[in-house]
Amino acid sequence: MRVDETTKQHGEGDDEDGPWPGGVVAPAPPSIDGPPFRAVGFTVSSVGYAVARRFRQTLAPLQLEPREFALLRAISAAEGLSQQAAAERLQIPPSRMVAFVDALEARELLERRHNPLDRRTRTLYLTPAGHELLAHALVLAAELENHLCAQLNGAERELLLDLLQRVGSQLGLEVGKHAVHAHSALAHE
Amino acid sequence: MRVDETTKQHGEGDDEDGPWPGGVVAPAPPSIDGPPFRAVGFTVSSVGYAVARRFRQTLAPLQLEPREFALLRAISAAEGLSQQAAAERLQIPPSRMVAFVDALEARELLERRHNPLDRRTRTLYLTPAGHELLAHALVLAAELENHLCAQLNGAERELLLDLLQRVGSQLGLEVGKHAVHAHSALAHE
DNA sequence: TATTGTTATACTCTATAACTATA
DNA sequence: TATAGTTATAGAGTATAACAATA
Repeated sequence: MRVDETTKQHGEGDDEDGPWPGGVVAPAPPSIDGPPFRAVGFTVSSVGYAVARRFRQTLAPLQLEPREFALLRAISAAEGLSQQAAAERLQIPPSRMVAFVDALEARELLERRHNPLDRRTRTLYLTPAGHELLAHALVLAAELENHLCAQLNGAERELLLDLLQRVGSQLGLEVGKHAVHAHSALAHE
Repeated sequence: MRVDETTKQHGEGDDEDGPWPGGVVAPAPPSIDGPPFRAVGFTVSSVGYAVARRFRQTLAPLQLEPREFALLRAISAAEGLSQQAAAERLQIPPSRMVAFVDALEARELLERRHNPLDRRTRTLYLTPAGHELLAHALVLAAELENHLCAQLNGAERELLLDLLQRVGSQLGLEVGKHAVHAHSALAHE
């Protein structure tokens, strides 16, 4: 073995609430109890991580992972898109996408169809059950959003979004615009 | 004996900026281009993830990972604490902590000492090089913080922290207070 | 020859639990 | 017997690259 360090992790999975969310790895924070504590970077990162974790828990009853949710949503928004097109949108390697689609297809939430124009590609469509589950997941997501904003009034909510976007723009993010990346969102994990 | 280190490559390369930070997996986002887009949960999660990723890149030149940074910082704040005490603070399993300490000790950034009062425990101390590297890392972290807040004035910065803490409190977080968790912070990943 | 989807292989990280040396 | 640290084993997840079918 090597030792090395360890590095990354990510994880996922598991979670529920374990300290180290499944694989969600988590690198490390800038401080333990010193100055960086009231830092914007540290705070945004911490809260964002907690939100992602909670979102995963929220979806757990549906047996759905955040990335699966993102995939169903992407297909719903553009039915008939190819597997690799979806992979590109969600920033998931094509080889990984196979397993994701396999799992959801086995549960009959979506189906692969052959594209008559190009028999190499497989187009993706949600099944009725898939639409239903997605709708349910969207309700849960909306409820979570309400819960998160319980201590904010409308103006404060908009202000928070504005401030966050300014921070995000410093990193090249264009949140609130579109473009999503399966892992950037409530992903973390 | 413990590991050989010899491997050190991982560090580098990994992430830098690859879509999937090292191993940072990333679950998934709540939406692809629909409603959840201007959602607080989605935005906080996305920005937090980006910040964590950037923090990792910021530390890369020092060959330091976020969690290693957190460990050095924890030791600095409480020199002489035991390995397992540090593990508990950072929410890292004791068995994993071994590799972390091994790596940093091999680089002579910290050292293990025996506790004369209880020879089972190993107390941790930073070496001069460790203090130096940590100081350097703190400078980089401060620079990142400034960069992130470049579009905010003092009042806006405080306001953002306040709003984020309100969201965090909905999840049981007590950011800005203390208590850190190696992975929650600029960790994510 | 290039591309889509798939499979195969190797590697990393993690957790669990055994093991040692102390107490 | 219990605890701090260590090591060993096994498993989950990913990336890389090789592969088949189609273009």
